[in-house]
Amino acid sequence: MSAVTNRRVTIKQVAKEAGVSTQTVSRVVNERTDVATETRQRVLTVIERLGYQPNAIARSLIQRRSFTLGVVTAGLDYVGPSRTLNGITSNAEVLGYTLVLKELREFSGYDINRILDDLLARQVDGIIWAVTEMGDNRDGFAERLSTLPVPVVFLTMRDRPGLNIVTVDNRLGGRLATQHLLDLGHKVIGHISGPRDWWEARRRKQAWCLALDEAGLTDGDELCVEGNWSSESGGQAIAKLLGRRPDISAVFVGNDQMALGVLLYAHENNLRVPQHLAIVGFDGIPEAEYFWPPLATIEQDQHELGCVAVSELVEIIEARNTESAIEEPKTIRLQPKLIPRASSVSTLSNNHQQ
Amino acid sequence: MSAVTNRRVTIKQVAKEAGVSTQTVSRVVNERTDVATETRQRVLTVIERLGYQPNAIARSLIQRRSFTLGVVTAGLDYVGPSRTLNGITSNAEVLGYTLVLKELREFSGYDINRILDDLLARQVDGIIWAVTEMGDNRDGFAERLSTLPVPVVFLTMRDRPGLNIVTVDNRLGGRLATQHLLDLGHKVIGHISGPRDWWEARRRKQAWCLALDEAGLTDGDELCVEGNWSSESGGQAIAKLLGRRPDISAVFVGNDQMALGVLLYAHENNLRVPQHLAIVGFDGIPEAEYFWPPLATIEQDQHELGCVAVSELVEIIEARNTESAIEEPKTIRLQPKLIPRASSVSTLSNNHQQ
DNA sequence: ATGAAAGCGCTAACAC
DNA sequence: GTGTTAGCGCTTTCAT
Repeated sequence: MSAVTNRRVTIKQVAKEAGVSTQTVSRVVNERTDVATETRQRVLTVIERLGYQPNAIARSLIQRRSFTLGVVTAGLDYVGPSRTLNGITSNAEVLGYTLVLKELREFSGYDINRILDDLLARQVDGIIWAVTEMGDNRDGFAERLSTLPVPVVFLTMRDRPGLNIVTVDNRLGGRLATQHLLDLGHKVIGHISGPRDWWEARRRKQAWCLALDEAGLTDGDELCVEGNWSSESGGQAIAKLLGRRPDISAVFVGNDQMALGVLLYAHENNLRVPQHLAIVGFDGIPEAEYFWPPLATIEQDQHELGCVAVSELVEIIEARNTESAIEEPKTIRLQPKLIPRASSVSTLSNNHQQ
Repeated sequence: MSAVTNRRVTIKQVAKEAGVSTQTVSRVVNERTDVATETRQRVLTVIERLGYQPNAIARSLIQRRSFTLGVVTAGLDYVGPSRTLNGITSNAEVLGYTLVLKELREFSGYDINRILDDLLARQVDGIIWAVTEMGDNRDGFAERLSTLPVPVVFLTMRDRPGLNIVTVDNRLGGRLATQHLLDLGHKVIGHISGPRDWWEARRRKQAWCLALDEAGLTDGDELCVEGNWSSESGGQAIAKLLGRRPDISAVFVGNDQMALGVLLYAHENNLRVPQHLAIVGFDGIPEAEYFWPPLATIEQDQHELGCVAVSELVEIIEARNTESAIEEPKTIRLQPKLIPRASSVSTLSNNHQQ
């Protein structure tokens, strides 16, 4: 059934055993039609007997095509990035590509060129840059990108002409959250944002600002405190916020973890949610549904994000190969959606606060 | 600075430009000492100018060594597996190996041989099988393993002679949790287990059984209900358990998500935690600290699990290469630890629930 | 210190 | 239908 030796079986050995040329074996393996049925059968038998397995590396070398995608990620110990990777792996599998994975230790401050060179040395057919935009971690791409021999798809970053980008629409998410609270009748709505050097955090905050503006409720920066995505920072932020403005009746929190910190603060201070403080988070982590009370949130489909990125990248790769006109780079924006739950809407009496 | 063409630069072009043989370029690239300083300088200049990048694939082909590790994982959308992958990536980076990643859609029922063949075709130097043991998903390895040309390290599975295994000691974890509750004076301690076809779930349950036995508190299976790791199943399980045995005063829950479901049930039914029901979870997810009340749990270092797996695998690979005696396969067991919090010990919390 | 030749395992291109 | 030749980009071996 399978090989008995530890040395890998090559096409030559198969050819010799079957009494044909390596070419013929190659044809059989690649399911070409121009092989006599009888010959094919004989070769297949030998392949089976020796446990022959074509060497994908040798194949890549001559075909200048590895059917391999490079994936650069960061923060796999967080829910978002790992779900995205999940989407990437499943779609890559479907489309017949293997993944080479690089994880950055930090979200910024690394050497982009080293990473790219590493991936390119391995002859990947394309690259998915799945690290979220923050600080200046997109600098240095501009110069390099034009000379790259393979296409790159970026995840979660702001529009830049000439780049392929797939991202969740954070503006829309922030608007949905804020509008939801406005619709519930809240007049003083605070915001706990993620770190300001994160692009996603800024977009969510902007949307909150804008929605308040439009409702004629502008209050300046007094109503916003910056957290660092952690539950701990969420608790600290809400304390600060309520210290400043005790009249806050609702808060849009930049992610579910910080919202969890807000919930804990509320419990410890006998603040009833949502009667005294309505809360909407962001992300849609599975646990949120079981928080006490269950947390209203903006759900973003990070799995889908990864899937779409792979589809896009593969499409570009195949287009290049068939010499068809190169597509214009574009930005794809996925739509998050509001999940109302008991932390925003009192379940006992509809839309009732206080 | 970097290449101007889209065609990748080869060693030949560099050689030609520098007026030397490809040999010499190879020597320079591989930092051999037997090159005249002057020649080296000239070659380096050309390399820089053309943006030459050695083709790792061609190198692998001739060296029969890819410096690549195959990683097979499943359930990346869960915290555990993604943290483990996080550990794997970081240590692989340190040790100079690139990762080829395969994610299985299911935890069992796939074709092991297809996955292995795929990885082997890509000439990986070793494989980390990071899929947790469940059902019969370890069947089919036995026959295949002996003929594999590369070593394999398995994660999270029971002892099997002849295999390299790295795992968290679930027995110890279960014991720590149960003993903690016993020490607090509880006499009727329930258990909500993970699905019985998961090896980890069975071990945790066994440890709970054993600890009760030793304390002379055996109650048979009446005190255990099986969940499916989800928060929802945790809520259902505790309802069932308390329906059967209202005298239960403490419960050891198989993971933190299910424990969250138990907490929600407690809130909804005005059960005070830990006064009416003490709870200990398992995993140590970061959110647990901010649950209400904060959840006592057994922390397992899944990141470390991945790190150790890589170290082991690389050690085996290098040992084989230097022809030194092949090490005996062994099992490495990492120790989880108890994190007591307000869900088990009331003195840690000065607040009341509403 | 440097180069020439051979070959890793495979397939493209062309013969017959 | 099938075999022969050549070569992908690199390193190994052996000359010089």
